[in-house]
Amino acid sequence: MNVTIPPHDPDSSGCQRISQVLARVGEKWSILIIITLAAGPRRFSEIKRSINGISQRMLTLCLRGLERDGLVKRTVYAVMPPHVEYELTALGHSLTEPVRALGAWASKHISDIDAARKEFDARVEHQGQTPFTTK
Amino acid sequence: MNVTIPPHDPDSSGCQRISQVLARVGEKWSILIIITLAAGPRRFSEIKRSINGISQRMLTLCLRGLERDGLVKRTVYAVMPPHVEYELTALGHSLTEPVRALGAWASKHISDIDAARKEFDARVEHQGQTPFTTK
DNA sequence: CCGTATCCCCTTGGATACTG
DNA sequence: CAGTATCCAAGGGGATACGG
Repeated sequence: MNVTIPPHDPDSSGCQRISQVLARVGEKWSILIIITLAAGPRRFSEIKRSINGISQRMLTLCLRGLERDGLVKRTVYAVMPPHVEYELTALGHSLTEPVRALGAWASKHISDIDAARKEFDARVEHQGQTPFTTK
Repeated sequence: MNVTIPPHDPDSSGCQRISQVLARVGEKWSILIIITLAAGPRRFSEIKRSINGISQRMLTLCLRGLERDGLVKRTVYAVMPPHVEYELTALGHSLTEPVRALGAWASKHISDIDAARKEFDARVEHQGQTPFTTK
């Protein structure tokens, strides 16, 4: 059964732009931030606390990037002390669907991947056995 | 202090591993390689030619990574000159589904993102200050 | 043809200290 | 609290040359 083969042109401008989007999505923290905000609006330090290991700098940069792309909305309340809330825009929420699909795939196959890595590493260790799969 | 995040916990081990998978997917060239191979097996130089701008080094590295994760299968034909073919494994093919979902999302919303970027940049420049990174 | 090895730049990203 | 600014280490990634 042949799956529908979509326009395959990694070289075209279309795929290049998609690649840019994926670069943002693939950025180390972006996905985690989006997932966090998917549950509702959060303050800066709430996000920081909920994502283990992220530095202040990277949180700022990632949020700026997401805001720039129209995925996150930043709201400043002019009070003292400052109160800033971040929330997903409609666009940001729409991203959570394919992201969840990817997350579901990852959850489902993470064990396969781990097994493949172990096998690969073991095979490499035995460098005598060339992976020749002569047909 | 800690608001419960019931459905998704970015801090949990599960999401951490998913993040690893996404890191691979988000790597600059991986997606393009997978998309290329989704159309069928390809030789090394065929992949290189079909992806504009990729260096030999990065193609090798990415293919190794994908092979290690069990997403791509490498077959060497012991002939002269060497003939090596790469193809997606079943696991690799299953990845194309969520990836396509993401790609579809990107295609659909790329204009929104571009518009948001323009607006954001204009807003920033209007304030007379470069906040940080204007990539 | 299919890589591996080397050099090197440049970005990413952490740690820290400092403002409003 | 919510950032900015600065320094610095690690590694991603290009260019090139060479081996099988």
